Amino acid sequence: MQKQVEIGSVRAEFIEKIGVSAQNEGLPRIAGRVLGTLIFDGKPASFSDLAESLLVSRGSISNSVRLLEERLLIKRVAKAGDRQDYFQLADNPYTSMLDGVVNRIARVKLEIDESLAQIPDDAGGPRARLAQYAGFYGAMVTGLEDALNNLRQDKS
Amino acid sequence: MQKQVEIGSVRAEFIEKIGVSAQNEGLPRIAGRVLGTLIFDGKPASFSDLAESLLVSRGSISNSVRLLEERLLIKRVAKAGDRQDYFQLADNPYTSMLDGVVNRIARVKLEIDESLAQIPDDAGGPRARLAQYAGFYGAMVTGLEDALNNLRQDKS
DNA sequence: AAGTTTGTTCAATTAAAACTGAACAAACTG
DNA sequence: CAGTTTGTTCAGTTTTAATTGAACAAACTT
Repeated sequence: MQKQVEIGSVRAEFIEKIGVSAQNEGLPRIAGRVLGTLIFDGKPASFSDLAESLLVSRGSISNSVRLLEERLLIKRVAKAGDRQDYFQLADNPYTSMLDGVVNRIARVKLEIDESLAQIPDDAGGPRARLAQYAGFYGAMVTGLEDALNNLRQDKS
Repeated sequence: MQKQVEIGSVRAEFIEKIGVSAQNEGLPRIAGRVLGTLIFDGKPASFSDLAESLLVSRGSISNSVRLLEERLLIKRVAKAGDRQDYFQLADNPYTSMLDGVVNRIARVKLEIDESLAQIPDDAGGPRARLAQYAGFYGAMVTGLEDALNNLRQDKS
């Protein structure tokens, strides 16, 4: 009562899903599709494989892999006898991913803290409200840092 | 050695910051600025106050407050003797905000789980990798749910 | 060295999202 | 009731982001 589905279509759907969800993380859709491909296939994919299988320009692949490398989600590897670049998931991609999420939120918190620090002493109302707002971001950071520690233990 | 800053400029900067950070949360910038205004000022603002002080059209305000109301971040209140709508922060805005974040992530996890369930039995590699990826989303959800519970205790 | 292949860059294009403002309906006012 | 104010809607515009593809440099191949 499952299983009449062939793997190719599951793969295609998965890749598209990751493409969409990447947009939530501030990555272009194509970068998400590259990541989805590498997760699903689990083996190095060449630069032109990616361009062809995703039906996008080489420029887009170049841009996407740059973004994914910067975030330490994928790494570039060499393949003997082929001078193309190959790409595969980085070593602890999910740790890096979560790290990125935490940093993004922490940065917002810092900005709020900055505003907070600039509020004149006599403006108690705004100060209290911004402090509460900053506290909210702090709670998110703490929760995600806990998740990050858990993740680090099983080396994801 | 702080404090040579006047409150108006701190306010303006804060509002713009929230406007920018709103884009991370899938809200349009103007909605973020509305939220920032309500957080900073801490008192009900009228519909046209918002349009004028943010220098945007009434259509934009209408759209923004709708989005913010849907997410339970702000509420519409009446003011005696004025037939305009007024808006102020909802009761536990940060709890709602975090709830929204958790749900968004949980929804992605569900999509991955769906793909996972459709993978044929013989495809052990993809299954394991998708499971790990789903686990990563699960860890985020758990971490944020903890944060949510903490937040609920001090009623933010 | 001449010719390929490869990946990057960036100007131009396309696509997506945000925003405006005029038209409208509903609720009010005198 | 005629006129006003108020908030919503949505078609059109503007703005922003993503994507393409041609030009290029670097590394390889014969």
